[in-house]
Amino acid sequence: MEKMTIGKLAELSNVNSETIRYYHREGILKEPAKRANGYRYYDAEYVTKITFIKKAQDLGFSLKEIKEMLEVNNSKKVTCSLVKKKVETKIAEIDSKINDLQKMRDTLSKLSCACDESSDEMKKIKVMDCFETNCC
Amino acid sequence: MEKMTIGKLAELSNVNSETIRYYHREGILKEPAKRANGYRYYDAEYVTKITFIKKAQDLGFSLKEIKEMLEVNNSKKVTCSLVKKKVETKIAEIDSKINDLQKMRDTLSKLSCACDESSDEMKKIKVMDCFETNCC
DNA sequence: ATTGACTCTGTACCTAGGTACAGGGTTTAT
DNA sequence: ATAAACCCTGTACCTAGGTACAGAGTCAAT
Repeated sequence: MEKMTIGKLAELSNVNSETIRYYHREGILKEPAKRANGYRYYDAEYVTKITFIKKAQDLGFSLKEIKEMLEVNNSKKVTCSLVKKKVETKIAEIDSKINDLQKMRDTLSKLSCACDESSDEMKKIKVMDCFETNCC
Repeated sequence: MEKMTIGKLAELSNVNSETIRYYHREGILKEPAKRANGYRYYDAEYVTKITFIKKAQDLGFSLKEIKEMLEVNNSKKVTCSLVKKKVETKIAEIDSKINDLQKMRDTLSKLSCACDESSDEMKKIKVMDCFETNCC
């Protein structure tokens, strides 16, 4: 299995090398084994991990939350029922986010359509109203 | 129409009054008309706006992006075709986020199921793999 | 065997998004 | 009419998440 240095990993993951070192310091990414020269050498799995971190951040999760998600797989001492509980909680959060994104999407989509009709129609659709319960 | 002071607005919106003043400074929320005493008085629409800001932040949008989304409704000088273009771009971003959240959800869901079977099954499902193309 | 491009650790610095006063005025309840 | 609980502006401070050196070692190509 081919191993790479931090610079290569950074390039493949589209992040700064300093960011990777920062993740090590914060315990978000575990340090890979170092060779005699003191250099870190990474396998391809690290690209997957960093990609996950970056995507999760873009979805509004904090590094603390991301760390916890990654730990679901790592820690040996966690019981199955605990994993299940954490995972179910996270799924509920994700569903809520999907729901909110869907509402934003619907509102923007309506705005785009109203745009074809008249500026009067457009005025009726306000982006900020997308989370209104708006019950009749 | 009943107007409220900043403290009441903060309470109803679940944010700090200082946060609201910060949004004014940053131009994310426009200043309401002030009365003779110098106090800001807000109508209920501001609760909707702040709710939008907070939800959008939780979905991974920056204040800069949120400001732009809110401006789609506000600026008079923006043409319909420009609105359409901006809105369509935003919809594409939202779709991408929904897609990614769905992938995370699926992976977590599989992990939860594997949990019922065996710890061998569990080892196969890694949270971080959720964005892998994983083509057969 | 030397130059350029890497790597290391450690520390300092930066931006975004707030949060917390200080020093002063206003409002409301007693 | 006075205290508690607000509001104002302005400025300082804080946390999260990086980013950028400095000073020193390493590696790869010439």
